[in-house]
Formats: sequence, structure tokens, C-alpha cells
Amino acid sequence: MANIREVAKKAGVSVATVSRVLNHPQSVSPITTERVLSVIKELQFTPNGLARSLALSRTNTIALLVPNILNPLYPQIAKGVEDVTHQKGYNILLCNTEYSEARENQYIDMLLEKRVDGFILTASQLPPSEFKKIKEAKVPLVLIDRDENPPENIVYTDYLLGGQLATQHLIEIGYKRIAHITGPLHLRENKDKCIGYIKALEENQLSTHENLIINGDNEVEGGYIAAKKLLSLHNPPDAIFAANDLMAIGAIDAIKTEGLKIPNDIAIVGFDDIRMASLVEPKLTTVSQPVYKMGLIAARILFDSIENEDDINYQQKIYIQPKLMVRKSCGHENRLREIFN
Amino acid sequence: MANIREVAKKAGVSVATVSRVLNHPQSVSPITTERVLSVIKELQFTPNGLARSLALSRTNTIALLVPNILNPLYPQIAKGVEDVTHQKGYNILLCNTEYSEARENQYIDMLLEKRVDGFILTASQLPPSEFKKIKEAKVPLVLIDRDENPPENIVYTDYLLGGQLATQHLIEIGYKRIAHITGPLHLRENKDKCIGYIKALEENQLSTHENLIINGDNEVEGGYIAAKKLLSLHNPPDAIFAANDLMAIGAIDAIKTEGLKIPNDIAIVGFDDIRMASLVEPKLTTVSQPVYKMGLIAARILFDSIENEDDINYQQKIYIQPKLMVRKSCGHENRLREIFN
DNA sequence: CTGAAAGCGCTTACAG
DNA sequence: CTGAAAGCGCTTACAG
Repeated sequence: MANIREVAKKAGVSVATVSRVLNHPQSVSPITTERVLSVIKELQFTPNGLARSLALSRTNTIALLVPNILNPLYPQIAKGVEDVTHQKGYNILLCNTEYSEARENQYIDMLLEKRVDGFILTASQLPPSEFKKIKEAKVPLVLIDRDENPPENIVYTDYLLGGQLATQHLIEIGYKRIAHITGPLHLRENKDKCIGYIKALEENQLSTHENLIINGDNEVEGGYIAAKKLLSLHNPPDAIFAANDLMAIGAIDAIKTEGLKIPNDIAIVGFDDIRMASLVEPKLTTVSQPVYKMGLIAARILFDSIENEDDINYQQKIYIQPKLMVRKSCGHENRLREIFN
Repeated sequence: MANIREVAKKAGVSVATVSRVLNHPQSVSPITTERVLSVIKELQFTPNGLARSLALSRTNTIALLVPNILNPLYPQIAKGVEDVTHQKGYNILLCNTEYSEARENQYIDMLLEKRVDGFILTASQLPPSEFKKIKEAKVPLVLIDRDENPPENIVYTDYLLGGQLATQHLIEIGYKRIAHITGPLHLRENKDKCIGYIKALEENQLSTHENLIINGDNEVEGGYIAAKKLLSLHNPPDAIFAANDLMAIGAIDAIKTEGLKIPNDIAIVGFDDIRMASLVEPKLTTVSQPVYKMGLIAARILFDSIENEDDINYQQKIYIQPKLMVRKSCGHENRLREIFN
């Protein structure tokens, strides 16, 4: 492949001039520019971005780490990030951490070597000490749904509020024995949802029952298994709040296979509002977070940091308000009817 | 950030030795190695991958272009690619082309400048002439579901067979007026599905009706709209074959809002077997392609090419056999009962 | 408006 | 086992 030297030679100019034609065309005479451009075309010269990045200390590439691209949440975030990134002329290095701290760490090292201009970490598992590597390399960083509250740029959904909203809604409809299927509890977002759930119960003088709180894995299968367990209780719940939609959908499946009706026999509320939520039967009442927008926002914050290196110590913290999407699975219609009768 | 020169100085060796410790440790004396390693740790030296790549002409990065990461097919492909890629110590640059030839082109130029070691293009829209850019740069390339049959490495599902399988199945159950909602017809895969559909009808002496073939957009919404149109026909179909599951799910939604029962009033078969397919009500009969595996295979072929540069002219072509997943939405159970009664 | 030259930070063939 | 030096392919401050 042709390099800048060959272009310069063939055009009868210095490599400096070729470089200027590419980067600061206004500083080169039109005649020269034209000549160089035609040689570039003739030789099909594609400038070497590695050399360029090495000289400029800028790669126009950012890293996006997600725990599991198969969870429909993350493609939405990725899309949000990409829409900003593309418009800025950047590329995204995408990594799946599989919720593994080791893999996340390993990827961060690779990415640091590749000199990415910034990081967006979602649901990061890393101990704060590990962020130091990134900070010391002076690479801007944005955390989405980090399980703590470190001194970094963050975009965080108020999951505690979300858990409250879901539970409060079920309480208002009239349910008394509300179960909760949690996500993996080492992630703060899941702890927060659970705390919100308990808080709502307590605020309404409802007692919490330990056997009504079951751990799930954030997957359809986990929701299925958890719901089966709940249904086999001596005193089964009359409603379930699942910490994500995937589990809620698994729970719906389990409930149906037991021959029970939703919401008549048991109500269910999810979390995330993935597209599937409004397509299952009955349509799932769930807590919605603007995931695509969170990707957008995270990317914008990241570029803020990239473009203002001086502000390295200025952090932006965005807290997202989740919203309840009332559909069919919570049975609010039936209950209203009961009340009116 | 420390560079290799500072490490060398502090360790009292040459930069060559530091480089060797990093890349060929067996060629350096244990004592020296240890000393260098400790300085590396002390200085928190992170080797500059750009410089390394520039010297080696290898970036350990491949590009993956998808038309729309929000379509659940593509995260599965991405996962397959990533699993191989991670194990090889490579990273993925992910790009969303939005089915736009311009955007795809633009990304390919950026990626070529960044000197990626290989490309995986899914559902590429590019005219063959554009592949030349990649070929001339001698960058290995694998196409997944490319809309033609170019002289490249390809992984292609036999969509024509898939279309036949779906339609044949409906015919065998006993349906006579089978409609087809197509995907965008400028993509070969959608043409192929449609041809398969027609072929199955013809092979069974069923006539095709132009108004039973409706264009869709591969999205839930498009399926919804298309189904509405079909239902409003003077002589509506008794079964629908949708070119993808998203549209099939949209169609199910439309059919339900019309107060019709699936499959009793009208049957439906989709394509792709996305996870949602087995979670909607009724569970969707669909044609399955092993998408994750296709990602794996594509990545393996790519690494074959990357690791055997000499074989640049040797192309692998993998044709994937789709499989029919019979569930509830096609009504095969009801029909069987009819036959037995 | 243009060129010569230093610099970005690595790797490795060659010589010892 | 180790070092000096050339090379990878750019950019830009400096001088003209």
C-alpha cells in the first residue's frame, strides 16, 4: 500500500505538504492541493491511522464495555453511544465482559494499550482501585449503572425509586402478598431495586416475608425457576415484582404452565421495558428507563471530557428517573372494576 | 505515561532489551528479565500499542459491520464473533451501518485507515466494486448474508430453502391461501425467502396471488401494518409467512387486535427464531438459523485468512441449512386433530 | 506557501 | 544474551 512518501515523490512535493493537504488544506496553494489530491487518488493512498494517532496521541476510538450484549438493554445503549460517536467521527471498540471482573480487567488493559480516547463502562464490576489505572492514564471515563458511587462521571438510574414505583403500584391496586425476584445482588442496581421494594412495603405497613424474596439471574430461565418456587409455597404470593423484564417473562411462562391466569390469579410487574415487554401476553407492566438516551448522554459526557482535557477533575453525575409503564399484567383494570362494583 | 525508553534507562538496559522482555522473554537472561519487569511495574508502563502495531503492521483488531444492532439477530452474531476474537486476543470495532451504503462505505474507509486486520460484513449493501478497496488493501474479509455471491469468504443461510420449509409446512397442514410478508427486497435474503415461498406454492399446484405478497420493513411495526392490510382483503389469507420474527410478532399483534384467534382463524410462521419467538402467545412457529454459530464460523474463517496471508485467494463458502421450529402459531395440532376426527 | 528535520514509541535484523 | 540503529508512517514547529 502506498505511503505518504510515495505520494510526495510522485507529486513532486515534500511529505509535509501532503500531510497538510490532508489536514490543513487551507494552508496549501490550490494548485499544489489539486496535484497532490490527484496523486492520492491515482495511488489509492489510504493514510495510516496508526502513524497519525501515534504522532497526535489521539485514536478517535472509544471503548464500550458491556456485561452481555445478548441482554437487549445493551444494544440500545450501544446504539445511543454509536449515534454520538459516528457523528464525531469516532469508532467504538465493543467488549463483552460476561460479568467477569477478570475479563473486564483484561479488556481494560488491552484497550489502554490501544490508547482509546475514552471508556464507557456499563454495570462495571471493578473495585474502585482498578479505575485508577484508567485515571492515571488520563483517559476519560463514564460509568453507566456502576454498582457504587465513585468520583467519576456517571449515568445512574434511580433503581431504588424504580423498585418503589413498581411495588407501590401493586400495593395501590390491592395486592397484599407481593413477592420479589431479584437480580444478582452483588450489583448495586439490584440491591437498590430490592431496597425500594422493601421500602414501599414498609411505608404501607405491609410486612416483608423472607421467602417472598428470591434470587434470580436476570435471565428468562431464572425468572421461570423463581416463579415456580414462589407458586409452590404454602402461601403463594398474589403478585410478583421481577427485577428485570427477562425474568418477568420467564415468570409469566412459569405461571401459564401452572394453568394460572395473569393478572387474575397472580399479577406481575417487570423492570426495563424492553421491546418484548409490550409484546408478551398479557402485555407487561414494567418500570421503564430511557436506555437509548442513557447511551447518548454517556457518550456526550465522554466527549465533553475528551474535548476539555483540563477539566479532568470535573465530574458529571446524571441520575435518571425511571417511569412506570402500566399495561395489562398488573391487573389494575380488574381491580378498579372491583372497587367500583 | 512512561515509555519504553524511560523503562530502559531506569533498568540500565537498552530499549531493545525491554522490548524483548515483553515479546520474547525466553531470549533474555532471567536476571535482566526480572529487573526490567520490576521497573515496568514500578513505572506502571503500558506499552503503546499504536507504535507496536505500526512496527508490526498488525493491530489485533477486526471490524464487524452490522446493519442494525437493535435487531436481536446481530447481537447474537456479535457474540459469536467476540467469543473467537477474545480467545485470540483481538478486539472488535463495531459499526452500525443502518442499511445505508454511504454509511457503510464511510466506515470501511475509517476502518481501513485504522488498519484493522480483518472485516466481517453482515448484510452488506455494497456493490462488488467497493469490496475491491478492501481486497487491494489485502485485508481479509468475510461476508455474512451478503446479497450476492461474490468471490469472497461467505457464510450464507439458504434462505430459499428456509422460505420453502415454512410455506411447505403450512401447505401440509392444509392451508390454501398463504400470504407472505417480505423483508426489504433489495436484500437478496428476502428475495430468496420469497422465491422459496413461491416455489413451494407452485410445487403444490397452489396459485400465487399478487395481493397476498406484501412488503414489510423487517420491523414489528411493518409486520403489524402488513397484517392489517392482509386482513382487510375481500378474501383474506388463512395463513401468513412473515420473512422475519419481528414482523411475525407485529402481525400477531395486529391479528389479536382484530379479535381473531391464532392459529384457529389464521396461522402464522416467522423466520429467525429469535428468543422472543418462543415467548409470545401463541409461541411462534418459525425457521431457525444458528446465528450465534454463524458468528463463530465467520470469525474462524476470518482468522484462517489472517493467519495464512498466502492463501489470500482461497475462499471458504459456508451454506447454512435453516431448520423449521414447529410451535403453536401454525396450528399443526388442530389440523392433525381434524384429520384424525 | 513550502521543506528539512525532529519526534511519536515501538520491533527486530545485524553484529558482537 | 545484549545494544546501536534503522524502520514503521505520520505531524508540525521552525525557518525561509
